[in-house]
Amino acid sequence: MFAEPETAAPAMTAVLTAVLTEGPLSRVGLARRLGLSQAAVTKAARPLIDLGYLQELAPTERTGPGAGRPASPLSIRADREFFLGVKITADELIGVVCDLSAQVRASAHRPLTHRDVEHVLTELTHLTNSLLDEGGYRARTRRLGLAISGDVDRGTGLVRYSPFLHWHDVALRELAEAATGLTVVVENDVKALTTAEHWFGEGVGAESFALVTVGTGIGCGLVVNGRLVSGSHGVAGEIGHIGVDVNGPACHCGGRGCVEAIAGADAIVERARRLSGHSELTFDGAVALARAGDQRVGAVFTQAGDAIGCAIAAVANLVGPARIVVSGEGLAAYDLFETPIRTGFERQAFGAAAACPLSIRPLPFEQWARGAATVGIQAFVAA
Amino acid sequence: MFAEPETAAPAMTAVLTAVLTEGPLSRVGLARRLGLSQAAVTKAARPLIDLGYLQELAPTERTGPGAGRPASPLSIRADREFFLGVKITADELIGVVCDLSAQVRASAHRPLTHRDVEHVLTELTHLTNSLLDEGGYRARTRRLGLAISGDVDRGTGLVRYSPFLHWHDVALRELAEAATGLTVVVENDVKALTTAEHWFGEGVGAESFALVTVGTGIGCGLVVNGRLVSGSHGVAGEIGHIGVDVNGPACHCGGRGCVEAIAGADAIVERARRLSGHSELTFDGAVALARAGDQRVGAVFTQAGDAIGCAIAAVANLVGPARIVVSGEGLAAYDLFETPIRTGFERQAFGAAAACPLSIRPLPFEQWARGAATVGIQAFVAA
DNA sequence: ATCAATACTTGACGAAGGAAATTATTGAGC
DNA sequence: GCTCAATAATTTCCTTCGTCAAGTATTGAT
Repeated sequence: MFAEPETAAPAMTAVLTAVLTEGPLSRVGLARRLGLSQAAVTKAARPLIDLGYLQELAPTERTGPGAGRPASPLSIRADREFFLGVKITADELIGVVCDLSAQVRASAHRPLTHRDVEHVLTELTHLTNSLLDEGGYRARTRRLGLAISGDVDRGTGLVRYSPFLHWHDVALRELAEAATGLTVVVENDVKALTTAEHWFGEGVGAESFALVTVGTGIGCGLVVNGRLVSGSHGVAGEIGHIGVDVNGPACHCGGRGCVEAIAGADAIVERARRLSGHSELTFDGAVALARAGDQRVGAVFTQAGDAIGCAIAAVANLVGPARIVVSGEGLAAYDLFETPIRTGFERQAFGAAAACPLSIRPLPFEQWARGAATVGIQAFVAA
Repeated sequence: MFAEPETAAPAMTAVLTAVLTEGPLSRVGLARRLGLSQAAVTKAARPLIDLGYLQELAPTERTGPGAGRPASPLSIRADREFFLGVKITADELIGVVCDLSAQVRASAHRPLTHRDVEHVLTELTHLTNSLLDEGGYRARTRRLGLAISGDVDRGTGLVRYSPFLHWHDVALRELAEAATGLTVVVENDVKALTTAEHWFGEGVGAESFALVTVGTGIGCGLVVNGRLVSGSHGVAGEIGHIGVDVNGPACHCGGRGCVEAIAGADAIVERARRLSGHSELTFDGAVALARAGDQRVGAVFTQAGDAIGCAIAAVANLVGPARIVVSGEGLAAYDLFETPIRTGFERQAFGAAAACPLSIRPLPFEQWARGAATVGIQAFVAA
């Protein structure tokens, strides 16, 4: 975790993680939360303070009978280290600088003209250099997190397959480390975003948590028993190919009535074109028509939202997450989606699962890059 | 864990669990598998041998260049302790005696004439007494596991709600301990069966694993990252209410096209009656008709199996288990189900998830009781 | 017999965290 | 201001647990 190449005591990692994700906490509060003795927390906290990761806040005021010594909450020193996060899409790199508490300090992006690995690495290096130099972050930057869609092995930093970039078995971590000189972590983009929400967003404190992204495709990240779900065959969170209509349209995956074949951006555009008669219609055009009150195109969005809600209910029924966040670039039109998503969810969520809170909100694209940085923070803290 | 009320060293639990579930292993093999030093295994194994839980097998023969000292594999002494397991259904108690390695040593059952708690406890006491006394197991029996369908809090032994028995908030553990004099563990029946398959069946060694039961209802137990999934709201594994057909039949849960509304025993009987014209048809009668070649009734089973396969694919897509076992009393007719389940699964399983091995086989009813005993074994070993 | 290879054991050591006493700091009551 | 109860943080001592490194055990090959 720390400057010196020592192994951090488990309690130190636990204390740092708890303060990082759950905000300022007194030593006694930490002890309760972590199931440790007060002594253990005191011992773990001192080196963290000495190293500049934690600081003591002003003692809190107490009330009640007898009062007692006020607590000195420990809080993170967010500017102790910085982390870069870059989301790699098919046509753009989006990069951010985050502090230890995952606050975005700077951001930038660069268009991609090709999809070959060399070009991406060149642009990546330009992006990271400009981010590091402009804010003077270079000396205190500890990790570069890369988020990319597709099948990624976080442990080895290997991109097994990335459909949008047409990459197969690219050793992205090694290549990016050589190109940028930074220590790199690579993760699937949805998992990275899920991690960010779990540590710093709405999933904080939840033992289990799900994030659903709606966009070109439909994805899902899962945290169960406090741990990210990865899947034995490298497959997990493929909510987009859950079948919600046995008589529905065929999907490119070979399935029938997949959520993505009903609610994916391409599927929506195609159906909107067919129903409206505008053969040139774009996604945004379909949104505009629906907002303008076009019944047939509106129904396309309603059905799409319902299908998504159904699939989210399947997640809730199966793993029972404490809460679910629905987001993604597709939610730019979330005014059209929100109600049908909730309708579909509430219809298919069984029993207590229907009580699972659903947050439906678009996340700015920058958040994906922040997710990448968060993976770097995790890797650093857990190291 | 052991006779004396001491806390067992973590390594002792790990070693005992590994030998229990993965069969005879040498100390060196255990050290590799558990990530411990050889010394730690030696130290953990000795008291386990002294206490009679483990025994050394005859040294294995070695081959290859240089040979070396032969390993002395450690194996479980299965008859060191015994465990009772009882599955509680609406009209019957099924009980078994298992040894430490979950082999069934004896079994018995008793019909239930009422569903009230007192009657069940009386019959349970008779059942456990006869099982314990007939085989002379009483002195060496450590736990009684109870498996019951519905919402159960394993930690407190509270049955929050059991639909078949119409129980609400029954403190079953306390009551059963008072009635039988045994230490009791209570678990949901599907979770108990899942646990049994995870420790002693096809799920051994799998980091993630799913079990699907087909019967009156359709249930699912999940193991992810080596741990049973419980769900934040007490809901998990409710595969039966995943919607696979937005235009399908209404389900009693309020959903539409739920798996259970298509493939539950009641739904199948009802549709078979309607399509065949036999208004008195039973489930077994429908099976007979389908086997005899009745196209319409056969189609009911085909559609039911397809829906189940679809839902299983949803599980595979979402959590990516290493393998899936499909079982349950409904699979008495598994010759009618197997092919459509596989068809539905293969169509909707995405990418590598389609490679997830599916074991479709009926499990004898006794296995549910064995599952209950397995929960007792786990509780004992982990204590 | 000697050697390399592998399995297992032993004893010294150190890391990590707990228990309980101690110190620190507050408000309330006098 | 002083004392007391209450709560927070620290300190000291101790136990537990597992590693390290060295040594013992047992085999086949030469």
